[in-house]
Amino acid sequence: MSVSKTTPVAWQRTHSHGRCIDGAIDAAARICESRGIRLTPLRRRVLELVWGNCKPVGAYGLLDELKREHSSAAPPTVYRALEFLMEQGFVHRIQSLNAYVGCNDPGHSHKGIFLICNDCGDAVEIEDKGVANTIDRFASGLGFLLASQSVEAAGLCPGCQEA
Amino acid sequence: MSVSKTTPVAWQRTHSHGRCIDGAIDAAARICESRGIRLTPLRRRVLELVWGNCKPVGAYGLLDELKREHSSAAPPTVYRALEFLMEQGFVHRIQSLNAYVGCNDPGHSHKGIFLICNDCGDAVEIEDKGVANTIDRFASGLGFLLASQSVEAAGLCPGCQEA
DNA sequence: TATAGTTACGATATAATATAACAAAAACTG
DNA sequence: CAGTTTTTGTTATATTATATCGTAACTATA
Repeated sequence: MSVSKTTPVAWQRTHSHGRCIDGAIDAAARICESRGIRLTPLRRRVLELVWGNCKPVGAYGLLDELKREHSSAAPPTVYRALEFLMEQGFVHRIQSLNAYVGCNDPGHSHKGIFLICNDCGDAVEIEDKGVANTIDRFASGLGFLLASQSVEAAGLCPGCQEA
Repeated sequence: MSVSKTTPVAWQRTHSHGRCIDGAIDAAARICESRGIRLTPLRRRVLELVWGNCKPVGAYGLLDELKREHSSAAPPTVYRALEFLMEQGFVHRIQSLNAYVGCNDPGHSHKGIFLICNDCGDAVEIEDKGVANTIDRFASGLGFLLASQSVEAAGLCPGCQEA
């Protein structure tokens, strides 16, 4: 088991978030360059906004932020950017929240587990090969060709249990 | 690993579905009685409709069906029934599809895994304690109080791989 | 540096999913 | 039966996501 180090567990977070954002953007830029694809200003900005929120954020939340500086922004603007960012693995979608979070370890495929606090709304991504491998085995045992997987758990984070 | 027997793997399904529905309704009725809660005609009917579709079905799909026989049905009608059915564990929500399926093993809490075919849209629930236990361990290791979990994998079922 | 091909973005409309709020009816409880 | 709780009816609206089509920007190749 390993909780991601690049984005410490949110409810243990004591650092300022700025460096995380910068690092994530830089990493994305490098990956795009190596893949020959374009991290356009718009896509970069949406990625920054995703990271700027410390919690999973909805598409329309991002849209509101984006509109302040980019008056032409409309729903497709955000959804296209998110689609791109998810395809490239820079952003994950939290299915149970209809919300998006930055991936703290882009560049290599990893099947994360999300722990989502029902109270504060924060989500933490955990890396684990065990769960992913188990699912892989189930799938291949049934002749099912796996394309993606989503593992989400909800409950109360330590901080919110006290309150 | 065990694929549920009460609802055989969909892409291996050769039986008529009627008995599954009846069995699921009967089981739900018995559970409701034992819990002292009401499986009203409306709730029962929605549960039947969920089962009547062999695949995950959206709330508005259910609503269309329900309207045919129940002209006063509106979105809240269906959503309330689904909420009840999910609380009682008779129905699961497939987060990645915004759709609902009958639970083939209600009555005792079980953390299922869903394999979802991106082509035919069918979903199969698999029971597995391993994945659930792994997630439990992660959570308690972090002091996270787990309330629910959702494990969904998408890909191509055997039948749809050929086509 | 033209120019054809591709990719990305703008702009509008609408689809699909879900909930709020309050009134009316039905079912339970003493 | 009267009071209470639960369920359903009804209307309106919120939230999330896509379709479509036109325009602009970038890319590659000559």
